[in-house]
Amino acid sequence: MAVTLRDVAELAGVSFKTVSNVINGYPHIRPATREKVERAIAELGYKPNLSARSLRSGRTDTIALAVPELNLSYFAELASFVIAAAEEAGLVTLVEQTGGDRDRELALLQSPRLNRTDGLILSPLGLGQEDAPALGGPLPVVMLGERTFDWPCDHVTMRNVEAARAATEYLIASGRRRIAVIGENEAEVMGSARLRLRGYREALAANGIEYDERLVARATLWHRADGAHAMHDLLDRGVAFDAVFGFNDTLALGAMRVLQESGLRIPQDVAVLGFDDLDEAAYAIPSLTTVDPGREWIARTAVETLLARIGREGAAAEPRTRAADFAVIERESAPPA
Amino acid sequence: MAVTLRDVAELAGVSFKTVSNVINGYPHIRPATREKVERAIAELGYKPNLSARSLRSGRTDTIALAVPELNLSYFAELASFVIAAAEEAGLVTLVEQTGGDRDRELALLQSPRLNRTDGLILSPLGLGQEDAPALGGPLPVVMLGERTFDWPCDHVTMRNVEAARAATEYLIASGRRRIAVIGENEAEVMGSARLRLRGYREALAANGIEYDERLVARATLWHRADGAHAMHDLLDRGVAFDAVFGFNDTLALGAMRVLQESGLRIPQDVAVLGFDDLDEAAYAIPSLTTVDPGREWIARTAVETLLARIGREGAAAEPRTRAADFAVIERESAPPA
DNA sequence: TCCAGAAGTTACAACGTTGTAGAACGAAGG
DNA sequence: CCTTCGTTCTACAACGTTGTAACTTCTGGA
Repeated sequence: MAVTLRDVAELAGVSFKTVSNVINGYPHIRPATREKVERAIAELGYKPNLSARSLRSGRTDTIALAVPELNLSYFAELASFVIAAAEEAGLVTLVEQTGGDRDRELALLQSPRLNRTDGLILSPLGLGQEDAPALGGPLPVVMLGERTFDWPCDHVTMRNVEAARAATEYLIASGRRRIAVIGENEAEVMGSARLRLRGYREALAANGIEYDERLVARATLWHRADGAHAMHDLLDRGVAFDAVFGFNDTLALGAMRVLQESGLRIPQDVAVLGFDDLDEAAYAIPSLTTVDPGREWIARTAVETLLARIGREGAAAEPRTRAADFAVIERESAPPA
Repeated sequence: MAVTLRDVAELAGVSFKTVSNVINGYPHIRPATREKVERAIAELGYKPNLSARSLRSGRTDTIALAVPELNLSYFAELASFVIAAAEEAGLVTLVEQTGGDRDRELALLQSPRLNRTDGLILSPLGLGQEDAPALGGPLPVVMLGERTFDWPCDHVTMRNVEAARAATEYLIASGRRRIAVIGENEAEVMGSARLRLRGYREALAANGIEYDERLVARATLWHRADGAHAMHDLLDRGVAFDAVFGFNDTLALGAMRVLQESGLRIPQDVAVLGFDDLDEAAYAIPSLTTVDPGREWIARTAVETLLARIGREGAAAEPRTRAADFAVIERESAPPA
């Protein structure tokens, strides 16, 4: 059925190993031979069987990317960058959705699927310190997200704490004092929610503002609906606030919707600030002031780091952590001071 | 390094083929033997080498999904559904981005990458009738999008024309007469833009409203920025309109932003209607009236169709086209009559 | 008791590729 | 003219799995 090296070899009148050598760029081949072979390849439309190649060589030229959900814009945009960066490096990307569930994340790490893969870029939500052994396998793993645990793998992270602190200080500098936050999730041992909350508290402390628990609204998932729901909670509770910091843009946008429905003006009555700088943040009404966490850099760096780890010599190197630069993007929902 | 069938067989004290038989559910195996083998598998943590399995069996249990860009919310949500449906069927999904570019779509179809795949779900933008031969290969392909060409493969589609017509008629029924559209793209031979435009024109014709070219705004890409840009165009041109039909939600949301900036009230001055029913449509201010094209059904059906085609007997069957049901989702940006 | 057939297990041969080792060839040096 | 050495090509043996076919071992019926 399919054309193999042997078929090409026969047509070109050489041994099939010579064809293999041509394909793999083996240097000692006469130009005439190479040309004969290439002509035969073109004529037959030969395509190497990648399963056979992987079996023999151990390389798959495939990476896996595991994110909680692809329909969260943040992860969609991240995936888009990762796939593009992988493609540039000649790799294809297998996308898995974990739902942010620890069991599914663990199952994935054990899964035979991954042996058709050279490495994994994982954006974990559920894993904890006790899962370190699961990461000790032979498969190179690059974690996205703060190095909150001592895992034996590379990390590429955003500066959650610093960025949340900077965002909060930005609000404080613009004169806000009662700053609500949306997105806290105590179930997460040490995920973004915890870190961003910490940054928020640091900023308050540094500015002599007391931390008020009533201003903290929970949201286990970070969809729009969760942001809307959390904002309803805040309003129902009747606590006064003059700003809202959503732990991601989606939450902030959902919250903004509810604020406007209830007649509050943004930013006059309440300033709103998000986190992620999604495409849609710029087009919301009002446009959303937010934190650009350096998504593209993170994606490119993750692929690069994984690639380095895959290379023979990289396997032994010490785990490395690299953090992206962030920036507060000033827009209408929270104008600068 | 890795554990193989042989290692398991040795520990269990059987031939390695018996282990293979256990794994593949071969029926004639004594319970005692099966148990011995399973214990050995568990003890050694054996995982089958999927490359070897593919090489031998020809199956890869992997499908490819190719979309223009994953950071367009529509495709992100679609991909999310496809990956989930594939996962349920025990398949992993390889995601490719084509940029909607004909050359890249063609290159993908020729690519050896796909031979590590059992089939492809393709959301094409650039391909035309002349590319039919490229689809005649041995790889099963399911096309997403209207069957506008006579391609030798299955199609799973949304009812672009009917849905656009229904959407336009919805606007007409609510009293609008000067309905602008955003998203036309004459470069596309027969893509969604053309089809939705046709539905729009059919609705106008059916209601005795004359088609006015000045109400048509182009947008080659369908990002937010393109919708904003197109709306600027319309406003600059100075044509009067009392409604806007964006060919997708993203365009509509971008347009809505510009409308509001320029002081027009939605829906009092201008009604806005989108297409796709993205998550964000419900949380925009005002919430966006839109068309739900049946994305989840499309994703599930695409996987199902591909699976049927992959099965031995399915290969010969006639190409099939299946269309999703749609619905106009009434929200604030364009209230019902 | 023997035989037929089913149940349970195994041996062998692929699948298509690449790594290793070495053979054949030609050119250069003695 | 023979040797040596680099260049160019080839033969062989894996990689880990599954399909085929055959070989044992049981079971039940005559």
